[in-house]
Amino acid sequence: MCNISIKDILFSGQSFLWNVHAFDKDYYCSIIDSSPVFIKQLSGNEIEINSTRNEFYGVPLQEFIRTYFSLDIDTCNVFPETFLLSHPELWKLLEEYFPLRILRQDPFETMIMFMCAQGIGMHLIRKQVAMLTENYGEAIPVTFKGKSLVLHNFPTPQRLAAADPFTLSRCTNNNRLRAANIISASRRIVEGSIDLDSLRNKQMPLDELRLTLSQNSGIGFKIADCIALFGLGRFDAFPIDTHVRQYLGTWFKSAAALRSLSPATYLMMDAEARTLLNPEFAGYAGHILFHCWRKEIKKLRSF
DNA sequence: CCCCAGGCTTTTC
DNA sequence: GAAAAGCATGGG
Repeated sequence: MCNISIKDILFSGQSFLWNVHAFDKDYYCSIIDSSPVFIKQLSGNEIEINSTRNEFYGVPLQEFIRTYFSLDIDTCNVFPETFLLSHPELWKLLEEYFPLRILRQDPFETMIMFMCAQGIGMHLIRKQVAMLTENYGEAIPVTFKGKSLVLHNFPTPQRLAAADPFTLSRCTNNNRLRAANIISASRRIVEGSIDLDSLRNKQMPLDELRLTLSQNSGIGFKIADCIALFGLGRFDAFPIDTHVRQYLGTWFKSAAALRSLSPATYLMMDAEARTLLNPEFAGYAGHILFHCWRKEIKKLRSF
């Protein structure tokens, strides 16, 4: 399936819902569609999928996995051929990261996860998401490899919508505004004033999708693009955070990346990226660049 | 002590 | 309009 470790895919900062299995460190585990899924890296390029179910969301397991790991995408098309000619040295550094996969995750879970990701390190984001699931998610008893433990579903919109802001803020790094924003967005999901399924319509222009999502308090351009890329399968969405801004400046000599960050400069960098990358897969390529930048240049090993 | 972390909102010029 | 401050905590 991949020349890259499954850990790089699950822990590259696109999901905060996968964890090392509490009783067997060889397995990664997450609750998907209310059931546990276990994944183990085998020798070579093989992975072992362990689940008691043969369907998820009404889709046969193999087909679901194929979609979830975006195995339908030919990663050879992610970077344009001109990229090799214009950036040969960078291409060498990137090559081993080409097999990285973008996960097609649940849009609501993605929205809440990335609303937790504002100006703090990934370990704190992971901590917030874990606390949200433990405190507001449904308990799910799991038995695996002879061991039993209680995991938690991701909280439903209804549950988060009904939460008390101060209580919830314990799960959002004690940030009350973030807690209030998460509750507010969850309420809008319940009411139907945000319809994430309708935003899956690929006909909707990216600008319109980004503006729609960023209407919600607590969601700016960057988080809107993360929701689009990781939760709505919009591989053209290109989230620009502090790391992306850094590599745009360093690797691509972006002038906009050197200016102070604002909505205007965000859109300038977005436009620049689309001239460097295949616009259809700008975000897909962007995540490969992001992960490579963090590991190879910033030397970040633990997420 | 400082600055930086997958930013956004609010305030101030 | 753009720029700065405030939010919150952990790690280097």
